[in-house]
Amino acid sequence: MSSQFTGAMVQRFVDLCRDRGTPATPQRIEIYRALAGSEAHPTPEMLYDQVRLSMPSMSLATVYKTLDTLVALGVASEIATTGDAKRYDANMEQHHHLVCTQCHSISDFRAPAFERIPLIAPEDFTPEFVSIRVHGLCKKCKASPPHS
Amino acid sequence: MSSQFTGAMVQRFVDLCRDRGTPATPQRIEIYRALAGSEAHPTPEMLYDQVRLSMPSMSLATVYKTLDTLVALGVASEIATTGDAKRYDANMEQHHHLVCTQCHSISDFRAPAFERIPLIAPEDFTPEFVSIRVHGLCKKCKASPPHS
DNA sequence: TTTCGGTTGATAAAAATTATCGCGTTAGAT
DNA sequence: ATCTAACGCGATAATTTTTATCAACCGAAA
Ligand SMILES: [Mn+2]
Ligand SMILES: [Mn+2]
Ligand SMILES: [Zn+2]
Ligand SMILES: [Zn+2]
Repeated sequence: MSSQFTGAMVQRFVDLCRDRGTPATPQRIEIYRALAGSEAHPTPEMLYDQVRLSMPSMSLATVYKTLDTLVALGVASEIATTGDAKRYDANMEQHHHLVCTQCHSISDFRAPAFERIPLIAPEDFTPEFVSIRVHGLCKKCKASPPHS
Repeated sequence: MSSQFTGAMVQRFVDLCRDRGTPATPQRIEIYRALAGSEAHPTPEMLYDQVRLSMPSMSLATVYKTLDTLVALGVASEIATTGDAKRYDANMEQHHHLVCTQCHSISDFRAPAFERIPLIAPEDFTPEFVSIRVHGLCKKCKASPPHS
């Protein structure tokens, strides 16, 4: 999400809140702005640190509660990871992820070859959507291998 | 992993331990057997409960430590989830997963269409492997929708 | 048999997440 | 304008999950 779009995303978020009757509080707006403005698929703690810069009274519990709200509203999703903290994504477009096996960074990835993955499943499973993740070494970790 | 193969997997595990100089202790064998014999991609807690049936002295800490060992040996892997506990898999063959959006069950899935997914990535990312997960409703949850 | 390094089980500690609750704000009713 | 009820917020406690610590134990090797 390049920052030039973040403002528009926030505006759409505020509009959606009005439509749904969910109060668009300053806290919710700032948390959503931080999430929408990040490409790191941040953890609650990371969002907490970011939001406190402009809103020092922010509580970590509010970050957790708001992230639940954002997911329920359909403007964010939780990402499956093997890490020790939850990670969120405000990019609701169909896309996939690059996951670094070394530093566990996650970045968006879209490729035509992945656009038309068939939505298949066994008889007794009702598929809804597919997510693909490409595991490997990110640019940074390729450049600086683990200090032996 | 149908149970008839579990014995063979355990045997290969013991052999591998000998090759690597890693003691194949009774605890490790029982934990590996429980994991290899499960199709549920169990959590440490689930494995702990299972192993205690035959080895009541088992400690939960040993389960955690052993799972780390199994992953390091390359005979198990941790699965990325959005859940609140780690989940493990002893199936090291290339395969993918069906993830129930309702009960969060995970089951193995192989399909020819997924066998030849290209290992692609942007220029600056070195891809190693791809994992695909199909999200949807499992058989059980399809049959019994959430009690309204 | 003695030694020694690694493993186990018990437990404490840490980290992450969720629950609780009083307060403040606000929308709506009077 | 005032009152009231509902809801969100921040503080904090509690819970859950995972990791660290450490003494006792075990088995291989001397
Ligand atoms: Mn993303
Ligand atoms: Mn599997
Ligand atoms: Zn990396
Ligand atoms: Zn299900």
